[in-house]
Amino acid sequence: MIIRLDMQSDVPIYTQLMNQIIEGIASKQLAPGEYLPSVRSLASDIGVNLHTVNKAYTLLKQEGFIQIHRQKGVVVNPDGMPGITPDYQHKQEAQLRPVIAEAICRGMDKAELLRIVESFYDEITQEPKENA
Amino acid sequence: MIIRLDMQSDVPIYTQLMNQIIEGIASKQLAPGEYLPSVRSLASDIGVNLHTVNKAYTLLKQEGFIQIHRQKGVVVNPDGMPGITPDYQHKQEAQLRPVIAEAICRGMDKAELLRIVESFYDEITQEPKENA
Amino acid sequence: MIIRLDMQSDVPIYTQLMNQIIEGIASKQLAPGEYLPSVRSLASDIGVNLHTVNKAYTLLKQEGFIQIHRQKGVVVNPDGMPGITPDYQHKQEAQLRPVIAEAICRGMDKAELLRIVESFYDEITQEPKENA
Amino acid sequence: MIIRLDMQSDVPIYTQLMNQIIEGIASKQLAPGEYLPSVRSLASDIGVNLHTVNKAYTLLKQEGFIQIHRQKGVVVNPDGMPGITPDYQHKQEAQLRPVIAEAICRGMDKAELLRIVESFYDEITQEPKENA
DNA sequence: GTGGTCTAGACCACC
DNA sequence: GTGGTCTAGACCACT
Repeated sequence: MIIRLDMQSDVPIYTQLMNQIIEGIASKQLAPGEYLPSVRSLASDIGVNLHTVNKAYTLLKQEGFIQIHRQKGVVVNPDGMPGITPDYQHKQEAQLRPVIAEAICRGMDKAELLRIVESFYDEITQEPKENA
Repeated sequence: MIIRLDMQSDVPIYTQLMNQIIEGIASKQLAPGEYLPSVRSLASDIGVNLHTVNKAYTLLKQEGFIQIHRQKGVVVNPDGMPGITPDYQHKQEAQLRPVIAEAICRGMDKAELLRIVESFYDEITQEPKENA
Repeated sequence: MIIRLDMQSDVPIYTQLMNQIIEGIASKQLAPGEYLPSVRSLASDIGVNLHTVNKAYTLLKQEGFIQIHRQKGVVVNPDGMPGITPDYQHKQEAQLRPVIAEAICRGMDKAELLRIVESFYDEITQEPKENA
Repeated sequence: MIIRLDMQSDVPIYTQLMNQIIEGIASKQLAPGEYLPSVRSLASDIGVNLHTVNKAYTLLKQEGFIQIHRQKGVVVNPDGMPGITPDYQHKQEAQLRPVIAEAICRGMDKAELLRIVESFYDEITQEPKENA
C-alpha cells in the first residue's frame, strides 16, 4: 500500500499514518489477518522516526484495528474491526459537527454535502485492491 | 450564545472557540452584522486568557467569517460568509476522508453514514434562535 | 474632494485621512491656499470622531502640508509644500524598501515594477480636478 | 544574515522582522530550502520575546514565504515564492500610492522617483551573498 | 473601553 | 530540541 505523508501539514505524522492505514483497511487494500510492515521497515520506507511509527501502531492497537505480536509482527485485526461504540459515536460527532457547520456557513446545501460525503465513501470503498 | 469548552480535550481551546462560533453562525444564532463580545469580556466569561480569544477571533477574521473593527469591536461578517473555494474543498476533504474511512472500517454502511450527516445538518440548521 | 475610508483596514483612520489629503494635494484637487473643511464638518461628513480628524490635521500641519489658523480654519499651505529633506528621504526608504523587496521575492522584474510605479504616478497627477 | 531592528519605531517588531527576512530572500542571502534559526535562538539573538519571532514566522508562513516543519524547524519555501496574486496587487497599491503621492507633493518628479525605486531594486538584488 | 503588541514563563506534543 | 498552546500582566494606539 502506498503511504502518502504531508510533512508540512499541521496534522501530526503519526495521525496521518493512522489515517492512511485505516483508509487502507476501509478500502480492503489491507485485509484482516494481513501483516503490516515492521516498525523498523515502515519507518525507513517512509523516512520517519521509529517512535512515530510505533506511536501510530500502538494507538491503532488500542482502538482495536490491529494486533501487535512481539517478534511475530503486526497484523490487521483478524477478529474483525471494532464496532460502533458510544465512545466512537461521540468522537465521530465531535469530528463531524464542525465540518458540517462550516459547510453550512459557506452556503453548501444539504444535497451537495451529502453528495460529497457519498462520493468520498464510494471513492474509498472502490479503491483498487492493489498490493504494495 | 452559549459557549461550551472542554478544557480536557486535545483540541486547542481557540479551535473549539472557532468551531462554536462557526456553528453559531450556521445555526443563525449569530447573524451577519451582529456584534460578538469583546475579546476581554468573552475571555473572562468563559474563563480563558484574552490571548486565546484573540487568536480565535484573528483566525476567524482571516478566513472571512468575522470582521474586526479597530476599537469598535468584532462583528459577524455583514458582507456574507466566505464561499466554497478550492482551498476550502481541500481542507474539507482532508477532514472528511479520515472520518468516513473509519466509519467504513467499523462497518457503518453508506445509508447510515448519510443519515448521521443529514441529522447533524438538520440539527444545526434547526437550532432555535435563542439569545444568551 | 471625495474621501474614501476603509473602516476594516488595519491602517488607522487618521493615517488614511492624511494619505487621502496628501493625494488630493498631489493631484491638484486641493491647491495651496485652498480651505479644507473644519474639523467638525469633516468629521460629521465622513462619520468619524472629531479627535480622529484633529489628529490627521495636526500631523499634516507638523509635516508642513497645511496650516491651522485658530478661528479662520485650515488651509493647504500657501507657502508651498515641504521639500525633500533628509528625514523625508529616510522615511521614504523605510516605506519603499519592504515593498520593493517583496516585489522581487514574488518574481516581479524591474521593468514591471517601474511600470507600476509610473502608472500610479500618472494616475495621481492626471486625476481630474473636480471639486467636492 | 544580519537582522536590524529599531525598537523605537512605531512599526511592530514582528513586521520589521518579516521585512528583513523578505529582503534577505529577495537579496538571495536566504535561498529557498535554507533553514532559518529556531524561534528561540533567533529570539535570544535579537533580544526579543520568542512570541514575537513566532508571530513573524507564522505570518510569513501564511503568506507562503517560508514553511514551518513541526519539530524540524523553519525553512525558506523550497517550492518557490508566492506569485503576484490580485490580493498582493491590492496590498501593493495600498502601500505604494501614499508614498508616491507624498513624493509628488514634495516636488519629486517622475524621473527622480523612478531613479530612486530602481536604485533600491538594484541595491537589494545586488547585495553580496554574505553569510552571518 | 477596544484591539494590538510585547514580555515572561510555563507545559505539552512531536520527533 | 522544536514549535504549539496557554496564562498573566503590561503598555500603547485608536476612537
